[in-house]
Amino acid sequence: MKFQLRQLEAFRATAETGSVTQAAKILGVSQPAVSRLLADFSTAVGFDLFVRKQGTLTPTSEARYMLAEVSRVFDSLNHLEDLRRDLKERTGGHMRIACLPGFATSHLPGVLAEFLVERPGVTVTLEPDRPERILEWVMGEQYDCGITDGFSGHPAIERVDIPIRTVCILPEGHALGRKEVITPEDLADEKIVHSRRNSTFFVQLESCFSQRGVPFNSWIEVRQFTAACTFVSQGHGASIVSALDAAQFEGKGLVARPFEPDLSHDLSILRPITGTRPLLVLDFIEAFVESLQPFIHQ
Amino acid sequence: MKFQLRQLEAFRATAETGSVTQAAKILGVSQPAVSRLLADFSTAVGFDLFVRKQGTLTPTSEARYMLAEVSRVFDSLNHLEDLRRDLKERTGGHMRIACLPGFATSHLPGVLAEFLVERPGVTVTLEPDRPERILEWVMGEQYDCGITDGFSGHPAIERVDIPIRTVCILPEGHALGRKEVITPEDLADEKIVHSRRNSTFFVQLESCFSQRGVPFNSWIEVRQFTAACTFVSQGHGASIVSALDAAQFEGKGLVARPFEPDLSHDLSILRPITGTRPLLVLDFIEAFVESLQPFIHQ
DNA sequence: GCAATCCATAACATTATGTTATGTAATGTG
DNA sequence: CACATTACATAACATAATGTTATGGATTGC
Repeated sequence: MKFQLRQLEAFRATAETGSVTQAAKILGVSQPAVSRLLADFSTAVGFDLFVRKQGTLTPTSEARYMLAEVSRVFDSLNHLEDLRRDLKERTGGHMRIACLPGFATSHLPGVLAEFLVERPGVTVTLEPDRPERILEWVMGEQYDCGITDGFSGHPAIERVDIPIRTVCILPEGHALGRKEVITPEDLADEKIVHSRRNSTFFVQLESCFSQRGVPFNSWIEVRQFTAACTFVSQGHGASIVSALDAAQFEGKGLVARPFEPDLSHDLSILRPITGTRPLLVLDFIEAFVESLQPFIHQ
Repeated sequence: MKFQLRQLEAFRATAETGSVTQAAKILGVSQPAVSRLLADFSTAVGFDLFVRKQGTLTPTSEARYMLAEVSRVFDSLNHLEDLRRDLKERTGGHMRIACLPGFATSHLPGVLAEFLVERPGVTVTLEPDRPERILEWVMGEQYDCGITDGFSGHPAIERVDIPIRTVCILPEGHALGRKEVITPEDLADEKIVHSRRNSTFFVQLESCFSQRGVPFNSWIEVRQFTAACTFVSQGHGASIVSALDAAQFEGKGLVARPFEPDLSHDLSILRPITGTRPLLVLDFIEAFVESLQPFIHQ
């Protein structure tokens, strides 16, 4: 048989109150409406649910068995409503984020924690990995979004690019620390810790030096700006890194100064073109982008 | 929000097939009917459930979360339908039967077993006790029905009386075993095992003897006919018991012969006047009465 | 004995869900 | 590349479920 929710509501209210009149009040309809719903329901189930005794209705024992099961139906509907509300208010669900390794231990956790505190029903998978893997996962929709850098584009990916300011970092107490702005000329005699040679950022940086006829003293190539920061904070070399990473090391063995010319390091937030647009994930991306405002390159 | 089952059905069918047209076929309605139900549902929940891609609908991630919970709703409705069917076909439910102690170990278990084999969803509480307790429990609706004897009536109880034939039982090989019918005169020199002196049946039995001027040689008073049967089957005395109990001992150390005058022993099936009339219990009572037909006193 | 209360039913109204018809967009095929 | 086919959305109308008020019968309370 095909149940009608309204009939189940009328049945439950009547069985629990022992009164059609009370049930009508609870359901916000007239008494004859409940009477009709009950009669229709009894016909549909194929047996009596109530007997009339001393003017009022008494549930049959069959009705009592049904009531327990009907209550479970409403329990499951209540769970559905809870989920609906969580989804509508974006306070529930799961999102999978792939990011560069440095992100999993620096700026991102703080942003995520703040985001999640306001959304008790939300859970997250945060997976650090190489840019190639991030791209692969996002394209295959194994992850809802990826946070990477140096992204050159892909037809299956939609992106949000965020140009992050870069700064020159020097060991604390370094003579150049007295200058307000560092130029390539200033670094002519310094050993440079820099990102991968084939990265977009590196090409731009080296170009600055060569355009000005200043030698670029390559010392150590690193994969992550955080590694460069670690070297410099231990008193070795100089580096041009994103202000985001530098901020994590502020007051920890290094100083940061604006670098001229003013380069930006492009972060990219990736989303698959295919697949859906989970509102929750869009909310998170917005929050993440907002958290980067202090580091935005003008 | 207030869910509509039909909308949930349309949603689930569409999410599972990926097609409004397929969902319409599954639900047995036209395609625009499903389209409308989905639109109404999406408006009601407050977020998009499907996106149109390459001409067909793709569930959003919110929809996928909802689908799991909607499936649970339908699971609970399926359980409700199973219960409804069991109750309608009286193949499910629970009944509580109070009976005289002898019944719990004799005729009744066989009848119950046969009744329950055909009704896998039915469970039973079978509680043996004294007639006074049986009456009390049934009146208080702690038990659905009681099987007792010598019941003199009560305003709060409705009853079905079943007169059971009685027979004279003698140890196997007894000289009187050669007779077709036993009379009080035949028992003038026999020790009699009999029921409680204050029971209706005993009064009737003793009256038979005294009316004929035959001495009644009282030997042992017992509470249950089964106890009397046990004594006689071990070669001691004679007794007049219900044919029901005697049948259990047939070929086990005793023989049974009709007793003249023809007395009956009244069993009573009790039901509370108040409370409901569980169809299952009424079915059982009918089956039980039917099982007693071979022992009915004409 | 009458008033109040509870429930069932009738007649009519409203809303949810159904239909057919039609339009738009995307895909497949010759 | 043009046309046929398929999928989905919307309009207009029809049907069924659920709502209303009015009313009657039965029971209870004063």
